[in-house]
Amino acid sequence: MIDSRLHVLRVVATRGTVTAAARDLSYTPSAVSHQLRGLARDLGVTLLEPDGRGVRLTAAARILLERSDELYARWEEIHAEVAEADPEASGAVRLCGFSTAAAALLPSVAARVRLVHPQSTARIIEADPAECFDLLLAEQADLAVVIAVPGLPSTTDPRFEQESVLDDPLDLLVPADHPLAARSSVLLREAADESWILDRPGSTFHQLTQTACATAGFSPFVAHEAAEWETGAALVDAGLGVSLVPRLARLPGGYRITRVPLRGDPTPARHIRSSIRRGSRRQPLIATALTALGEAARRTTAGGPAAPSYG
Amino acid sequence: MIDSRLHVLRVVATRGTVTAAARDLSYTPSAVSHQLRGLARDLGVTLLEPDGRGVRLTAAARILLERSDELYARWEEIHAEVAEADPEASGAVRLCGFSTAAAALLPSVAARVRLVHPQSTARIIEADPAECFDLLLAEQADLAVVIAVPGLPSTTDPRFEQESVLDDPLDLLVPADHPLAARSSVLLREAADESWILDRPGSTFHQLTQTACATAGFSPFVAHEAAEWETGAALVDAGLGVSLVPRLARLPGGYRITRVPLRGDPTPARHIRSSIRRGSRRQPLIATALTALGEAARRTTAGGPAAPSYG
DNA sequence: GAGATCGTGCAATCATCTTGCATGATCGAT
DNA sequence: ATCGATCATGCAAGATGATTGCACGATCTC
Repeated sequence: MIDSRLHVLRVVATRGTVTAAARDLSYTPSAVSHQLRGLARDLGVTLLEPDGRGVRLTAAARILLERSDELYARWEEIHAEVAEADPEASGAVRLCGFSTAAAALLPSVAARVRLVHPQSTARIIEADPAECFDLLLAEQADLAVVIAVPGLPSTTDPRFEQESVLDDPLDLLVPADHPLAARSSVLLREAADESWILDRPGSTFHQLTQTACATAGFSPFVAHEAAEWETGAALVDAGLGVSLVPRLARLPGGYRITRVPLRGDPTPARHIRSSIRRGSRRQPLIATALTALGEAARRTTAGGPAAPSYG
Repeated sequence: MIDSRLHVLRVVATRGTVTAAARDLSYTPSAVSHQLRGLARDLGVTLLEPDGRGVRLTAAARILLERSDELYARWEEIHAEVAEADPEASGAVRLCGFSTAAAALLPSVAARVRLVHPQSTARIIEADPAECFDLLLAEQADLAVVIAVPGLPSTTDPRFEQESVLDDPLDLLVPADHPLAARSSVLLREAADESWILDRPGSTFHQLTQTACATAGFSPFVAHEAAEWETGAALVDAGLGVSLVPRLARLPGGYRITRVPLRGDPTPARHIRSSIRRGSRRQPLIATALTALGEAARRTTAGGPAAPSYG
């Protein structure tokens, strides 16, 4: 609704070069260059200046981006008001989230939306947290469920409205015959000397595990890398190490493994947040999805955001 | 910058039918229908409902239009801020106005803009007052100089910012040997029994003359209709009647005619207003043009808006 | 100084929108 | 009630604008 070239400019601003932005947007650098040239012409100002072999945003371009955040938010509010005024508004809501959320939370949200708004459709997109925010901005998704990890937009970012959904506690995954398997709960540092099975470096959960271990005062010895929970479970079953799994992650049966809840202060957990484009809260489909997300979170065995608790 | 389909919807709203809106926009009805269909699809709401053989806007569509006024104004403000941030902003400013303004006021405004902003261009478009507002909304003009006549958007219309520029007093045009020609000023009603030469019915100035005569307490006997000042002057010269001309209108020489200033309370005059899209006041080019317009008004022999005066 | 990376311009290609016409529906007048 | 006029919309063909692929000049790194 608002000129998409503003979004192109925004991506150029965050990525720093036209070429990188083009990659992100699935365009060619030539197309990006052309679009921004046209935008600058329409506005009558210079937006980009050559800077070495890259480009630099002018002051005018930075002001444009800063102010346009508010414009986008205002548009979302208008969209919400308009949708509220139409009793039989149809449309689609697109939910995105990291894998566990996509599996554990979003299906029931989608089902709820379909139930409340029969005219509508709900799509689920599995994506990394950072990618989720890009999807929101590109209007390719309307609601994101992400884990709080460093590098994400802050909760006060004017482009988004974010709120806590759930604290997903972490369990220690050990072989069934492991000394810690009989315990009802353990401190993370009790596993400091174990061999560890982590996700692939660079992944969200790898980072999360490292952070949790660092908080517990040690640095894990990484024996193996497993991208999927299933692989990790198999490796633990084989006695090759221990691992952390979030409570929400459902593990396949058939392995001789045990989940032992972690305790500590605070309890090691993934902080799961919802995020929407600022101003879109009142859109009927999104409002329903947010409510359903909260209910889905409350139904899980994991604790809620305010009072994380377990057994 | 903001989706042009909103403007299409707005024209449909004011004109009442898709076909009429298409005429105004120089589109085919099919194109208008398509655009609004796409807009409704993107928003997920119904915008138009069949109503007889025409269409009716839904409540959602009316809310959309109402709110979008503010969005447009906000965008103009952002545009202004961005342009201010660029010291060498280029661009074009397009000035529109009725014929006399186009001839008497706008050239010096355009010259001033070119002088202050050498990088920029200024275009002048001659258009009727009602048309001027359409040009503003369609972003085909940035500053309009119009006469206050019934049917124009009110001065509080959220889409525009309007202010008085000039009160252009009306003169009575009589043959040089007419009894009133020797007077330094006359009351309009002193010419009540004359034969009158008016502009074509439906034109702005025809309406203005009729209104002035009605205010003076008579209804003029219309002997002839002349669309151009030149034609009117020739008819007066030929002794076929009298006429009203605004002070700003320059008459060609060579006719044996006399302009006699009108007096009265209030002095019969055309109220000339400037109008811009709300929020665009601070755009450098527009700000310069507004200032230059005020100066040009002050330089005229006609009176200013606050203290209309003559001789 | 060589190689790599970057931004931009130009012609060819592709997608999207617009047009023209046909259809179904409604309103007004005879 | 019937005919003609007006209106909105769908579909295929055509036009307009955007994107691509490639080339060039400039810049940075080793």
